Amino acid sequence: MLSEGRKKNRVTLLDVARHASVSRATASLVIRKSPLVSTETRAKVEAVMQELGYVYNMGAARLRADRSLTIGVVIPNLVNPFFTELLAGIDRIIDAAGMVVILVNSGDLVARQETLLTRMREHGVDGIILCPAAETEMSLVEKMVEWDLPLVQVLRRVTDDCDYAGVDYAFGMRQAVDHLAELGHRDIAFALHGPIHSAYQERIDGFRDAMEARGLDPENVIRVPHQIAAIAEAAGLFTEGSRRSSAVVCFNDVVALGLSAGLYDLGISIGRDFSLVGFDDVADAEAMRPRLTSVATFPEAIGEGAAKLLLDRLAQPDLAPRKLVNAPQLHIRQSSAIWRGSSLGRRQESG
Amino acid sequence: MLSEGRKKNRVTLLDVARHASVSRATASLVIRKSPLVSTETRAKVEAVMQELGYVYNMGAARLRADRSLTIGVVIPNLVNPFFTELLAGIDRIIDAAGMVVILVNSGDLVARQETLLTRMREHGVDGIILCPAAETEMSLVEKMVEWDLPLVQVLRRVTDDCDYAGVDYAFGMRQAVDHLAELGHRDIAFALHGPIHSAYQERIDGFRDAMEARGLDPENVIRVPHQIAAIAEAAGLFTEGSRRSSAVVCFNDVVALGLSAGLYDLGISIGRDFSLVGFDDVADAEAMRPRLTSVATFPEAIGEGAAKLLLDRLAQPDLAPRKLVNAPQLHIRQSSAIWRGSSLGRRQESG
DNA sequence: GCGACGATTTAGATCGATCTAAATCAGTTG
DNA sequence: CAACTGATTTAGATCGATCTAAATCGTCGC
Repeated sequence: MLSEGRKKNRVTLLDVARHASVSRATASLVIRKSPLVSTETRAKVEAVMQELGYVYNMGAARLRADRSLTIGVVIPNLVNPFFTELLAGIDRIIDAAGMVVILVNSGDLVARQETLLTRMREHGVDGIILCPAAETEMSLVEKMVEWDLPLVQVLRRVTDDCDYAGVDYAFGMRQAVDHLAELGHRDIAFALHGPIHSAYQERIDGFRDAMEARGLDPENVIRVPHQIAAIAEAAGLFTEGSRRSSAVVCFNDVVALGLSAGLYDLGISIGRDFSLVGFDDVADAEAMRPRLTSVATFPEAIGEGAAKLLLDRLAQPDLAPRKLVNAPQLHIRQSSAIWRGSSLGRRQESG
Repeated sequence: MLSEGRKKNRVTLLDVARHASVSRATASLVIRKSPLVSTETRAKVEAVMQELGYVYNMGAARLRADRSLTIGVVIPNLVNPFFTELLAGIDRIIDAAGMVVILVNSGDLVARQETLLTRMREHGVDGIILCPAAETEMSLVEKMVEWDLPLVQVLRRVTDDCDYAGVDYAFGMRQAVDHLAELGHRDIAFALHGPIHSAYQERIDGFRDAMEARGLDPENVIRVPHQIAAIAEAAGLFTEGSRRSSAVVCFNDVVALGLSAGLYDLGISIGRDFSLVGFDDVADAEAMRPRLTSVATFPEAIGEGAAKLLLDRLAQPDLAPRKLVNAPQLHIRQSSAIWRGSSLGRRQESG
């Protein structure tokens, strides 16, 4: 009923053309702001479009012109604030280019990711920004190249034969470790969690290299649970047992927030008895008390970078693959402090 | 170059039909899983599609069938975790229905919202889920009804002539106020911020009604800044001056987080000297220390509800407008506690 | 053996814009 | 005044699927 109505009284380009006494082709040129039409004709046609309430039909245009002004964004997780900020950055650039974002959530599952990518392809997106799910095969990306579907990897990468926008995690880790080492800490742990992917690996490697460079133990790496409530319960891993730490570098701010809660529960004062450094510096970091020292990775800027890479590639498909690697920046606040000796009963080591 | 390639070797339904020695029409029926085709023909066609690597072209289908399997979601803010969870709920349902979400961010600006809605319409979305920007006119929604574009309002509403999925804010406020009153608090403030819209008004009204029902001052309503760092600085508004409160109900968890930080900075112990109740109960609430008492509004469930309303309406456009109003639920944790008298030097009142 | 009937299949028009190649027009030029 | 510009405009084919209405096929009853 309604849809019949919608269909019936839809005003098309042909209607516009007739009312303006020009051809469909001319009307089309007006829409596309071609310089070919004369100013008077343009004005006339535009007036008629206004008058009739003409609505451009992207779908029809897309079919003929093989372009949809639509891009697909695949992220593994919607509720992590990091991805949200990334998305905000992507949206800003894509929107400014007059395009829209089709958003899907892979849940970090490769099978699901594959389904979703096929669906985007069916929908005719012009390109895709993908944060590959953990364990994504290189062949996936190769397949997409074969499809001629412009692709930008973001935050994680599975191949170098394709654009990538991400973070220099190693540099971030070095800043975190150096900061703690300069405060006098020697027993520094790395707390990580989550699925394993390139960004995960780069952070571990970065931590180990930085520790080694300082002559500290690079193997003090501890996995914590994924759920934030469970992370809090795991705080004891760092403060009890034979291997106690006086400082922890966290995989991201979510881990930092969880450990912060857990240390609070254990009665340990962060920024006095224990130092904590987060990673990513999402908005909440500054709202924590004590304020969280964190390595800022500027997710919004990365999103913008990824979107720009994609727009460039759409304009010039033959460009060589490019990398955009952002330098992170340590923000020192209250959660990290000078080492005050074995206030936790930490065992003393020689050297 | 590449796009020529893409276009040239695209395999269409006609190719499939030829290879399978059937007509285009039959192949189309196979795709759409029509019961009209025989099992053998179906198998044959499907085999050919597989073999040729056929990719369905939604765009072409959409043009003819006037349906896009696409819905638009307009939200005012991407980085508020509340909206993110809402979005996750919407995505789950829409995805399960085989459709995709086109996401845009209005930034809570009416002008921008209007542009975006037009754009969605041009893109041919089948329907829209809209959280109206503050100060949205009723006429906007009426216009969309005129366009025959199925619409669901979510969280905020500007008219009753259109589906709506939201929260019973008044009930949530009553739970929060009752809880604090039962703990012995009498000087209870409401801390709010942000742009003014229906959800804002419903919360204020709910607070006032609940306070009045308890014989408490309904006018103790204080606006705090929008930026989270600035909220912290505003904490003194509740603890200093002539009008001191012993407990605060917050507009949402973001305000609660900010105030919590500010109170910490003032050396006030939350859950002992002062009680704080959040609103929304986003994931972070349980990670705060002390754990935040908060009124859970289940954003993900609301998102699911909104998406279901929209799917129903797509199926039956003539349905009367429906409302889905979720009952929120108070989660009592550590940030609210029994009133201990004037530990803040609170002035004593008679009655 | 013929018309009827249910089950399958199909030709051809159609959705609404874009593209190509050619037509039209006003103004110059020799 | 015919030929030649450059600037505008246009007819008609086209993108790839869907829809309508009609054709085909095998079988069954009489």
